[in-house]
Amino acid sequence: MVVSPDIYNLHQPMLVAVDCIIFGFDERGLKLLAVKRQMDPARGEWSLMGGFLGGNESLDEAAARILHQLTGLTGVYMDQLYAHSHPLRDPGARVVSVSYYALIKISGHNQEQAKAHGAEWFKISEIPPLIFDHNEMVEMALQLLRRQAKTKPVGFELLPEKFTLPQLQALYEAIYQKELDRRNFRKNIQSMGLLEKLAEKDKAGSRKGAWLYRFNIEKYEAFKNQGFFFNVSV
Amino acid sequence: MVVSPDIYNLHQPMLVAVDCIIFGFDERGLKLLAVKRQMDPARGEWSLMGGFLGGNESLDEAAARILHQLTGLTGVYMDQLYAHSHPLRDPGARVVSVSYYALIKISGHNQEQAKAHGAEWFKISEIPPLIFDHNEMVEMALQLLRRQAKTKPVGFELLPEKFTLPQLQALYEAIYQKELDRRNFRKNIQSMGLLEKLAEKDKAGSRKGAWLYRFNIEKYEAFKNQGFFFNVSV
DNA sequence: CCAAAAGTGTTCGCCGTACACCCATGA
DNA sequence: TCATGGGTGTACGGCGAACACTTTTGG
Repeated sequence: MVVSPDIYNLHQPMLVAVDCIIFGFDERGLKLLAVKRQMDPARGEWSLMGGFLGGNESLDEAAARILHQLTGLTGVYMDQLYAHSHPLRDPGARVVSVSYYALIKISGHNQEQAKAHGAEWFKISEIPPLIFDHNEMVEMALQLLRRQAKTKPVGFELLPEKFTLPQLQALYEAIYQKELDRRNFRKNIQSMGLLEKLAEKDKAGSRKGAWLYRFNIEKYEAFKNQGFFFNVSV
Repeated sequence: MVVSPDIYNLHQPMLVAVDCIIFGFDERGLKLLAVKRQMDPARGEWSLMGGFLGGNESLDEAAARILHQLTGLTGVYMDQLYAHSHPLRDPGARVVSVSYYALIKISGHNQEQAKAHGAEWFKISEIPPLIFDHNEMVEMALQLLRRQAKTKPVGFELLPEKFTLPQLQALYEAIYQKELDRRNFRKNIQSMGLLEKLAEKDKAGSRKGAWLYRFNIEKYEAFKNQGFFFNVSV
């Protein structure tokens, strides 16, 4: 494929992996999707979904491929997080792993496919010990999520298409582990003009029922490109 | 060194590189340190200082080693930026490069050593075309610098030990490419209690002379760990 | 009729922002 | 003495934060 000048040959090639920190959200809170590892070493332990970078793909492509393998989803919101490189981090070989974080709608993914990989959702507060440095990766991903929740409309990625304001507020409360004032929250969110009120109510959460909303996708895209400030104070 | 279960052998190892985006600051503005590349391909073109990740080091260690090779400095402020992975990004081989950004005091580095590597400082606004995807890396590093300047006392890393408030303000103006109000700037900075006024003036910039300050290192460390908000509005 | 969650406005204090004049000095 | 950059205080507006009562409806 390419010339390989001598200088390149003096150095040690190594495996490059991608690990995905997959977050979801439902009525019971913010959750992480982990899998039972199906290879040695550490077979049978809990792990992030991962894989190796192929010779003809970028890391973004690899991350999307790996997420798709597990969930059947495409076009998911993903961000590169960090390159983890301790020489002994993977006892099986010298592997540099680049972590990606993904936000998915729990209800939208292919559950059989996930189950076939031994995947399970864990509440953020109840994440089991994971292999290697995967718990660290999750911790970093949570920090990034908290940062991004202030400047990007992450709710768009984690909630179903139609959602209620109490749900949206619960999402922010789960991300920040902090109760928010209902009136201030509504004022802030609604002042952005991102939400469209629908003519339906969701009666699942209460007798009275809460109005359903959806995001206005054009405004969302405009915000995403122009930089952005999501007005939720924490 | 380690067992290599079969699964690992099915995947293609590749080179992992580190490239350093080195920023400095002097009276003429914010600057980038670039080198004339001394190997094929692209020998003789401008490039970031880089090198390959060794078998027994982490990326942080490699970045520190590479920075030290060029500048003689140790203990420098560095942050991992991004893993660049387009399959064809380096025409010499399949190389994933992890970029690091570094903030150094221009006056403190070993200038002969830098010259021996063909290094030169470029004003941020006059950066020449660099090899591969290095210009992109610089662009990302600038964005990170701008983000961090709001939440971390980056001035501490870029200014000499003793500096004046006009210098500090010029640094922020260079980072944000925006003029700041002198009175508001001073109020904000001084309200943080990070600065110690010295009994000397610097007469280099004006006839009247400006008071010299230094950072209070204990308060700086406390801030750095506890999270932080540098009150400069942009 | 009552429990449980949804919905709604106002007040206050602080912080960010705008703005203009005097000071010290070397040439 | 004057040109140049350094140093200082105040007033206003808007935003974040705190806070309590009414509405709906299924059981």
